[in-house]
Amino acid sequence: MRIDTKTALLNSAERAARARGFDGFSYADLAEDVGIRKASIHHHFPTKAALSVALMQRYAAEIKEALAALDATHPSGCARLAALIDHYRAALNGGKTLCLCVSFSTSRDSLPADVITEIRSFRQMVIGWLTRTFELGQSDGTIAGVTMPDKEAAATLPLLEGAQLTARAQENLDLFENGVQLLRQRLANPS
Amino acid sequence: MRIDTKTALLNSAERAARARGFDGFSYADLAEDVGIRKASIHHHFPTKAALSVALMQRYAAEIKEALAALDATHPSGCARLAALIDHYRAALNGGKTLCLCVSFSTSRDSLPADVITEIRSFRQMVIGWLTRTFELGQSDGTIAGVTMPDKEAAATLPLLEGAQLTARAQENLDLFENGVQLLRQRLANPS
DNA sequence: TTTTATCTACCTACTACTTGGTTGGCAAAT
DNA sequence: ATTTGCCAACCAAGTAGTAGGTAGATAAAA
Repeated sequence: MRIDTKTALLNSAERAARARGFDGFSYADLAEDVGIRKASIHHHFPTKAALSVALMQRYAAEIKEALAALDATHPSGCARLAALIDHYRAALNGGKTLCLCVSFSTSRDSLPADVITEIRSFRQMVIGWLTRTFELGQSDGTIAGVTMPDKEAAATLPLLEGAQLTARAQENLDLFENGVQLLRQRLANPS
Repeated sequence: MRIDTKTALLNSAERAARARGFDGFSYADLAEDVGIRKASIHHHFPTKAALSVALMQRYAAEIKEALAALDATHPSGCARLAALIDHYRAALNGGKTLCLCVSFSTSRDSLPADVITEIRSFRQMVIGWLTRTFELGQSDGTIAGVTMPDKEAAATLPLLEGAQLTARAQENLDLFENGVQLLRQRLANPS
C-alpha cells in the first residue's frame, strides 16, 4: 500500500527530527528519503517552520489517542503507568530516537512560536493524564506511596524525558531503565 | 581584564550550544560574538568537532569542581542535594540555557565519539556524587525515604535534566520547580 | 643593546557545498 | 478545464573549512 507523499514526508521528518533534532536535518535529507526533489517538498510544506507545526500537531494527536487507548485497555493505575513508561521506552527505538517534544526542546529557538505553544500543551496533556493515573493508582492501591498525585505527575514526565535523553545519548536502553527503576518498583503488579 | 581569545571562544560557544544545541550555532556566530574573523577560529579550534570536545571537557571539569565545593560547604545530605538542585536551576539562566550535556544529547549524531564518551562519563560522575549524597542523606536522616541510594541517584539526574528541558522549552523556571517539588519536599531542612 | 629568528594569532581570499527557498513549466488525475 | 504534484533551474545566504600572508610579541644570538 502506497501512502501519500505528504504523509511520507511527515514520517521521514519525524524520524529525522526525533533522531537529530530540528536543526539536525534538512529538506535534502527528506527528499532523499522519500524520493522526490527537494524543491517539491515546498509544495506540501512551504517552509520548514510549517513542517515543524504539522509534525508537532500530528505527534500530539497521536499520543492523545495512545493515552486514551491505555485508559481503555488498562484498568488499574499501575498498569496504566507501566504502559506509559513502556511507551516512552518504545519511543526510543532502541536508543535511536527521542520523543518529538524532547528533541524539539533543545532547538526551541529555531522553532515558530506555535510549536512552542504546542509543546507546552503536549506536556500539560501528558501531565494531566499522569495526574489522573496517579489518582487512580492511589485509590485502587496499585501505585505505592502516592500522596499528591499532581506533584507525582509533575515529576514523572521530566523523569521519563530525562531518562530518554540519557538513553539516546548513549544509544542504550538500559540507561532508560536505570532512570525509571524506582518508579517501576512502586507499581503493584502491572498487567 | 581581557581574557585570551581561546577562552572567549569557549565561553561564546558554550553559551550558544547551551541555548541552541550543537547544530544550532555556527562559527559565524562565535566570530561575531568574540570579534574576530570566522576563519581565525580554526587557529584555536581546527574543526567544530574539536571545539565540542574542548567544550565538554571544560564543562565536566567545572562541574567536578562545583560538586567538590558543594561537598566542602554543605555538611548534610539534604543541603548537598538542595544545592545541586539549585545548581541545575541556575544553569538554566532564567530559562535561556541548558546544561551542556543535555543540549548535546539531542544532537549526539553530529558529535564525535569522544564527546559521546565524555557525556557518559559526565553523567556517571554526577550519578556517583548523587549516590554518595543520598547515602549521606540516609545516614544523617536529612533526606526522607531513602532506601536505595544508587537507584535514587539514577532517577534524580534524569529528573533534573528533564525538568531543565521543560523549563527551557517554555523559558519558565517555574516548570523546573514543578518537576523537582516532590524531591525538595523530601529534604529535611537544607541549610 | 640590537638584531634576527621564531612563534602566535590574526587577516583576506577562497573553496565546495549546503541550506531553505522561488519560479515557471509540465504531466496526470479529476 | 482545473487542480495537484511533481520537475528543473535558479537564488541568496550560509556552512565548515583551506591556504597564504602579515604584524606584533618573544626569545635567542650577536
